[in-house]
Amino acid sequence: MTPGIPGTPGTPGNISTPDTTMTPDAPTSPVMTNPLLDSLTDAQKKAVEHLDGPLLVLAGPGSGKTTVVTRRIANLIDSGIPPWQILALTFTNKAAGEMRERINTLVPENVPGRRGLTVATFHSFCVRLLRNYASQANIHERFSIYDGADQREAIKQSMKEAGLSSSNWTPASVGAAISNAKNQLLTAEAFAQEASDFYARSIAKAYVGYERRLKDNNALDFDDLLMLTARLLKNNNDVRDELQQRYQYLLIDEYQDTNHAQFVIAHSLAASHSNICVVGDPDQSIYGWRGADIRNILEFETLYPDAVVIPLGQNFRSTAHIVEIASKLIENNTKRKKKTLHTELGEGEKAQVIICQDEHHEAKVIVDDFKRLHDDNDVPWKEMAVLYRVNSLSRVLEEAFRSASVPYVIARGTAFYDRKEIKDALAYLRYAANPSDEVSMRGIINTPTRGIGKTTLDRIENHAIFNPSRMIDVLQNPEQVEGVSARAVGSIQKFNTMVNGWRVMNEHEGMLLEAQSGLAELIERMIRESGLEAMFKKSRTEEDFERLENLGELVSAAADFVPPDASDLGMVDTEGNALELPEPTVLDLLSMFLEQVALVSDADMIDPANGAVTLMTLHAAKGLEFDGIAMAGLEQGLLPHQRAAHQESELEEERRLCFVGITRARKHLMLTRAAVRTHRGMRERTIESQFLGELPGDSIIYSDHAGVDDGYVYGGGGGGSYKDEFGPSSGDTGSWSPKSGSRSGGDSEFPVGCRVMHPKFGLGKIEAITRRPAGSSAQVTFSSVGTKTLILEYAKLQRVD
DNA sequence: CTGGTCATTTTTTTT
DNA sequence: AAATGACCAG
Repeated sequence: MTPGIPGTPGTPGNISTPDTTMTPDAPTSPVMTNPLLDSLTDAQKKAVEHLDGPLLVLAGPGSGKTTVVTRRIANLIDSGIPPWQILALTFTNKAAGEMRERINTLVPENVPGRRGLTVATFHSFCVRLLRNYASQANIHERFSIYDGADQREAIKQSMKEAGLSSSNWTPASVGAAISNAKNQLLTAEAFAQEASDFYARSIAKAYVGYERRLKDNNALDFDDLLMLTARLLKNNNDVRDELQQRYQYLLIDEYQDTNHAQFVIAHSLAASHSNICVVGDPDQSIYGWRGADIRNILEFETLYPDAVVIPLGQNFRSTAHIVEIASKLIENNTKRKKKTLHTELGEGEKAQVIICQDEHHEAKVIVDDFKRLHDDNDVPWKEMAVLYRVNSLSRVLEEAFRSASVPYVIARGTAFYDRKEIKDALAYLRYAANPSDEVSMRGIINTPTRGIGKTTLDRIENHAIFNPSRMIDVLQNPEQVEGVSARAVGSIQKFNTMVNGWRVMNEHEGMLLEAQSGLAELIERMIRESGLEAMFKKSRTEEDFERLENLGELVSAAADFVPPDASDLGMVDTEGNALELPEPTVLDLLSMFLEQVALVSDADMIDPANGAVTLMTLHAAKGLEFDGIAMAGLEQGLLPHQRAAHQESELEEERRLCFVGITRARKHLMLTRAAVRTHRGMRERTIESQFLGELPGDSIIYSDHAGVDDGYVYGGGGGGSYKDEFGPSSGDTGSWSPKSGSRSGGDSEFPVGCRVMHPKFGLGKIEAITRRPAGSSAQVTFSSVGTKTLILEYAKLQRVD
């Protein structure tokens, strides 16, 4: 199955209050009661009616935050504020899309200036500003945006250059340090000046080199987008004045997750008018690790002493037991403003806490419970989700859902773009769009292999160091480099000609071609000419076929790509009319396409329209709600995560994460843990999460299935010999297999004797199956390579009978 | 230069 | 268990 590509964001999300379809009366009719205030609590009304000045909305989970925020914007417009003076900033595209959507239902399209209303993510807003004010920000207009992997590459290179032995430093730790510095608006130079100890000096060297590299490559990383915008607003009075003038009313969503750079951006914009409304919940602050500063929200009132503060405590989402569990849990955090939550939705069910034997059992328990909810309680699949702390837990769950034929989707937005073939294709495109992008060039100059190997690249790099120049420029005249074979020179020239062909296509045909089809055409041509297509067509394995399909998906995504409307970008005149912009060329379109691709997040991928259970991390679940939630892996080291266990503040963030998970549930909540879990190939006994012990016993039903027989026998299979080093459930080897009467056929899809196809070894016959709790294996005789032992879970066997 | 084998490392969350 | 990286034979 091929995963979809994120379409344009903006799908309607879950709605937490009953009345969202209503629209305000026509502006002409004198209304005594404002329909925007219908069926709101007093606190909600107060927030919606607030016009000028700083406003802090402390919105607990399920408190109708989005309703309040969207109605407040509608109300601002109703009371005469031109929409183009309003700026709303969110964290994810999905949140922005949802907000836009809901404002659309409240404010008619024909309101003057309506289309100039800006609702954007922090990052996309920053990209826009940086392109518009490129010269003031001292950057090139058309920059590449580096994702984590590119960033890692660039950091690796600069570490090598700075002489940091990679045994003492990992690119990840250096990257984290650099990221922190950027969040604090510390440039490489400033960081180097402050660096006093050996550790900081070493980081500083890498930081300086990394920055130079980015500059040379005409690239920005995610942190740069925020840092450069913040610095621009801080240092350039003209730009700041202009933008303050333009955006008279600000709204910041999920304010508890803003970092220092975002803080500076928000308050620079608000400085002249203080019309800033921030919405958030300190108890849901879960991004401290990436620089989010919870003090931003805790100290808002200090910054704006005249701020109006409105707590929204009533929960319209969850039933009482769930709210009770969440409240009791979060009360264990000491560094916290006390806040009470209540609901009027009735008592509801208690939550189930289930101890399972191992992760496969856990997955089975969750799937069975969801089936029960679906079959007996009429809960649709899409109203259920499984949440976990780390992505690695998704595999086993995924398998369980698949084998039970329950439809599911994994919210992993980056998954598609993380595929090798897609990353390669994007690297080609980025290099075509940005000829300075060395990281992208390195990624694809020899993919597929075209005789430009490591030695050649090393020689070119050396040459670039010796006669100071950039590798990318040396590449233009490969013949000048000592020691590069004539053959390699020819390959390089061919490569250059190919890429230039695409760039010329951009420049000259851009205005002639229908740009829209031109983009897809360019990508198709690139896939063909680069040899990517031929590389996957050659072999006829299922894997390579899928890769080809994925490349096709990329082309369709480009064909479907709708560039953001100029007015949605806030490019409007003072009347709120969209500015007349020149028709975008293919190159412009390509840049916008790449930009959109760079800024998709996991959460953006969740499509409420599909009828499937959602599997996602706790982080990705923020802001969502479901009838039924299962949280897996409530174990020490996993839910308070290992790396957070040592510091109290980090432990509290883990607890907030757990709180976020619990409060996603409307009616049904299940928390599970496995007594034994396989981690990095090792089966280990687990310790119950301390958070389970903090839950109120009156609101949960606790059942321990770790040792008992509950419908599954643990044993049977032949010959498996993994050691059971654990207590009571001793001695058995074998697999989970349903006892008599259970569904889904019991035995394997690969009976002994059946014929199978393996992507690499070809046709074979199953000789024996060895069942194990973690990864059953099969002995298969192939005509090509003889008998092999394969792990069924990983070998992509297909039955061909 | 390529494609294989062997050893080492992985240890969170994400715009 | 799997991904990456180093090394080597062809």
